[in-house]
Amino acid sequence: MALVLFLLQWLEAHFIVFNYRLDFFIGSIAIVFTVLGIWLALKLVKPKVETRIIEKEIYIESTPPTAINQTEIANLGISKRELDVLQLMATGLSNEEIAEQLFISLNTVKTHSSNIFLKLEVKRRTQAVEKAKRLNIIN
Amino acid sequence: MALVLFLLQWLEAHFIVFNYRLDFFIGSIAIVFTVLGIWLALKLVKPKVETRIIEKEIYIESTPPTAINQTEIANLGISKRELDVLQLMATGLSNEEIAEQLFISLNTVKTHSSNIFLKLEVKRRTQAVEKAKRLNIIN
DNA sequence: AGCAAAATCACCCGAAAGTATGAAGACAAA
DNA sequence: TTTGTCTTCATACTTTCGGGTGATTTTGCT
Repeated sequence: MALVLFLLQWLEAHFIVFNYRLDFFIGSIAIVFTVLGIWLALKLVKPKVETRIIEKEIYIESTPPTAINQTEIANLGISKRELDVLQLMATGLSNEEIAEQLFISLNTVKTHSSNIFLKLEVKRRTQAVEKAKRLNIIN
Repeated sequence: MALVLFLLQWLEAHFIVFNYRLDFFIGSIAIVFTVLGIWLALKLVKPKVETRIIEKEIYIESTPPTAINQTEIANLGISKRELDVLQLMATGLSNEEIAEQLFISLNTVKTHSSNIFLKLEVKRRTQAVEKAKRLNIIN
């Protein structure tokens, strides 16, 4: 602002020189301040950012020698007992049968399977088994 | 530009009125064109494009080229439609969702799955999927 | 055309699965 | 010791599955 005021003073002081060329003078003012405006805008306004999201498809071959993916299990936060249930689930056993196998109650199996579904982000046991096999959580 | 020139003409035509207030006049010009500059900058500057690449993992069924066992399907007497249901069942869909996929009613899906269980000699859908995959009826 | 298998759908009912919530003991880590 | 996770179990409720039965329509084949 101080700079601008000084500039105005200077321009006025030299006005007589340019008096016979008022058009040119005003045009200069206009151009100078247009440039100033542009500069201000560019300098002070946050740059527009247009985010363009590109999904890059990465094909992952599930390891042929079907090694159980311990990392994935840890990532998903699946506990030992939940893994037990998941394993039996994959063989097609009912919750009741799983309970008998593991010597725990039906309710406990239900709790475990609910937690499994949450962690695997699925809705049904069939999906859980499908995803678990795909991720090599079970074999 | 034409607009700007016209504006200048108009301003000059009214110059006498503002003559005794040159400071004010110049200041006005300055402000107007500063604003014009700002507007131009905001309007014309291309937004920065920020490209964000998101890696989307796609898992590939790396199961060896196990050919689907048509003989087994025939032996078990599984029909085309039943195979359709079985296939969708293996992806973890509910009967309701299968019905939507195949444009048939829920009851029909139930009938098909019941028949599948009979022919595969299993009690549950999870077992059906497990056995079907084992027999290479589906992939 | 006529028959048989396949496909479609409906209704009922019980079983199984799944959700929500709460709670208590075990055990390891902070 | 406290904190947090895991495991266990329960109760109540909703949803989905599966079995049984019967019926109509389509379709393929002779």
